[in-house]
Amino acid sequence: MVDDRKLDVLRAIVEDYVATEEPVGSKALVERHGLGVSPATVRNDMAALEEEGYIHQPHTSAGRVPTDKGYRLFVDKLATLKPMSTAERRAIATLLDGAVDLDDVVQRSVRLLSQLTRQVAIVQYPTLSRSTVRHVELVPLTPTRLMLILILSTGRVEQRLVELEAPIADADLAEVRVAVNGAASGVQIAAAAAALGELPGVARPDQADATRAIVAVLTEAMSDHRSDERVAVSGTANLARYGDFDTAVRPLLEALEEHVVLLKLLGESGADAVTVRIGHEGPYSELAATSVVATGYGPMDAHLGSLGVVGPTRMDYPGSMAAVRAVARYVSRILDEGNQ
Amino acid sequence: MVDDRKLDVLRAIVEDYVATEEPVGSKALVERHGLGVSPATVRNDMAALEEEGYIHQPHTSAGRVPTDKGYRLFVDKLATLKPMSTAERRAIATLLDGAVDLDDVVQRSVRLLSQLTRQVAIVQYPTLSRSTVRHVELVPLTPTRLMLILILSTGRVEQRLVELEAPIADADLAEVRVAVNGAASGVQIAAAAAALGELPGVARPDQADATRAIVAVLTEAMSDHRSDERVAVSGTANLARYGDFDTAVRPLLEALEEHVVLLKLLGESGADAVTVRIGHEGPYSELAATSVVATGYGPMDAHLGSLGVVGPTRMDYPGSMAAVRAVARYVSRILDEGNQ
DNA sequence: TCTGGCACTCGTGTGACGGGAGTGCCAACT
DNA sequence: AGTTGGCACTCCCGTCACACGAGTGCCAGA
Repeated sequence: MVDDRKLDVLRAIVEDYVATEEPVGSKALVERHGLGVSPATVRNDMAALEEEGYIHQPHTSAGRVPTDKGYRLFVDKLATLKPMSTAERRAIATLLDGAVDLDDVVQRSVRLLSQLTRQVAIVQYPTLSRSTVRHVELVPLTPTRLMLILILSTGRVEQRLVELEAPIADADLAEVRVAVNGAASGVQIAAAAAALGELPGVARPDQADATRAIVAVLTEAMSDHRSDERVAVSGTANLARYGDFDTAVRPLLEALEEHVVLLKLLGESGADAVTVRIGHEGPYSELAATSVVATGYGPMDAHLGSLGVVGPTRMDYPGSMAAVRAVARYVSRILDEGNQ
Repeated sequence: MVDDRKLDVLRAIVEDYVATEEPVGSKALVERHGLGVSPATVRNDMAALEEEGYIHQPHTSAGRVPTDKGYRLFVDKLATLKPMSTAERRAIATLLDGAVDLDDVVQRSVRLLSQLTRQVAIVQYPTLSRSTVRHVELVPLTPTRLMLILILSTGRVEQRLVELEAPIADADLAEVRVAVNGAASGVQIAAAAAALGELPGVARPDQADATRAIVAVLTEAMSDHRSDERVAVSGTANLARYGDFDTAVRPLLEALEEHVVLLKLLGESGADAVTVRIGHEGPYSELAATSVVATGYGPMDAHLGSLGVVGPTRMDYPGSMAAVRAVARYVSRILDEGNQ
C-alpha cells in the first residue's frame, strides 16, 4: 500500500507546499527533489496517494495539496525534528536566564517562541494546584484591614485584602501568622486547604475570629482558578502571512481573545511529548484550517502548564516541534532552579 | 469660508462614510439626511470642501471621502459625545467592581473597552513612579536568602530575592524591617529611594551589610521601569472587520506586539481630556491609516497611566471618545477606592 | 514496473464593452 | 447672490469571450 517511494513523494509534496503555499505538480516535484524517476511515475504515485486520502486536488488540472491525513502521516512517520542551531540554543538560554520573576519568564518565553517559529505562540501560566505554599505574609494596613500575601513555590505571588470584625494587636497577628505558616508552608495547595480548615477550631478564642477571616480569604485565594486560566500570547502579527483571511485569520483571532478556548487548544499534553493537533483533529470546527503544536512543561514529571504554537495546517511541523520542545525544556529548568 | 451648511455637509459625509465604508455622493447625502437642499447645491459645497482639503475624491466620478483634516474638523467642531446608555453604565460599573486585584482591574477594563467600542483597546498598567510605598515586607527563605515584597499604593506588588553575605537573625531582620518601613512607607517612590540611601550609614554596624543588600535590591525594584512599559491589549479580533489588510491590519498587528510603540501611541494624555490622534498626526508613518482615541487615568489629578482604543481613521469617534472617557473615570475611581 | 507521448481539463490573465453612479458646468430661476 | 434642474462627461466595475499554460490521466511501448 504505502511503499517507500510513495512516502518520499508525500514528504516532498508537504515540504514543497509548506514552502510555496501553492499546489505542487509532478514536474516541479522531480525537479526540486532528486527523486530519480520521471514525472509520469510520480503522477501514478500521486493518484494512489489521493485514492488513499493523503493528498487532494483543488480542481482538475491543478497540483496536489496535502490533506489533514497527509500531514498526520508526515508528522508521525516522515518528519525528523530539525535540531536547533547552537546560535538558537544560546539565544534561548541567555534570553530566558535574564528573567527576573515569573511574569517575566512567561512573557519572555512566549515572545521567544513566536520569534523562533514565526507563528502565534501561547504559554499558559503555571497552575496553582500542583504547587506548594512557600510562605504566607500578613501585613497590617489599618487596625481592621490586612493585606494577605501568598507566595507559591513557582514564584507566583497572590495578594488579597482581609477585613476583620475587630482590631487585632500586632502580637496576636504575629501568632496567627506563625500558626498559618505552620499549617501551610511547604504543603501542596490541595493539602494546605484542608490543614488550614482546622486552624480556627484550635486557635485561642480571642484569635479565632481573625483566624477564621484570614483562613477564609486564604483558601479562597488558593482555590481561585482564575489564574489557572491565564495565558500569554505573542506573535499575532505573524497571522498577517496567512493567505485566506476569512477562513483562517478571523476565527483564530477570535479564539486568541478567549483564553479558555486557548487552554482547550493547548490541551493536557504530556510533559515530555510534543503533541500535534492537525486541523479538524482539534476541538473547534471553526479552526479546521489551523494546527496546534504543544507540550507540557514543569520540573521533573510535574505538569505545571502547557505551551505551544498555533498556525495554519500548512506549517513547518518539524521546526515548530523542535522549537516548542526546546523552549519547554528551558522553562522547566528555570522553574526548577527558582524553586530551590 | 466655512459656513454652517458646509459644516453640515461635512458632518453628513463623515457619518455616512463611517457607516457604509463607501465614498458618499451628493444624491445619497440629501436622501439620507434632511438637508433641505438639492444635490446640485450640495455638490457646490463639496467642491468647496475639497478645495479646502477636508474631503477627497478617490477618482473622478466617485463620491467623496473625508481626509484626515476633515476628521479633525469633525472631531473638534462637529462631534457631540454620544452619552453612554444606562445599561452600558451599569455594565461598566458591575464588571469593574467585581475585580479582585490590580491585574484584574486592568484586564477587565481593557476587555470592556474593546467590547464597548468594537475596536482594539489598550490599557497601560499604572506607573510605579507616581505611586507611594505602602509597605515593605521581608520574608526569610533560608538564613542567607530573603524574599523582599514591595507593596505600592496602586495595589501593585513587586517581589525580589535578596542574597545576604552572612546569615541574619530573626530579631535583626525585624529591626531592619522596621527601619526600612520607617524610611519608605507612605513616601513617593522617588523620595523613598533617597531616604533609603541614608539607611546603611545609620544602621547598627552588624546590620549594615544586610541593610545595604536589602536597600540595593529595593531601590533597583523601585527604579525598574519595566513595569511602566506593561500594557494590556484586547479586541484584536475586531481588526478582522478592517477592509484593507496590507495597509491597515498588518502594520497595526505588528505595532500591537511592541509595547513601547503602544505606549508612544497612547501618549501622555492629560487626565481629563480625551485625546484624538488621526492618521498621519500620529508618530508612525506606517500607521497613517489608523487613529488613536486615548486619555489618562488616575485618581484626582495624578496621572497613573493611559488607556484608549486604536482603529481605522474611518471610525466612530463620538462613540469611542465617550467609551474611553467613561472607562477611564471608572478605573480612576476604583484605583482611588483601593487606595484608602 | 517505469517512461514518453498525447489529448483533455480548467483556472487565470487579458481585452473589449456596456451600465451606472457621480461629477462639473451652465443657464435659468428666486 | 445663492439655488436649482439639465446635460454631457468621466471612469469604475462587472461580464463575457478567448487564448494560454500548467497539470493531469491514460495508454502503448520499453
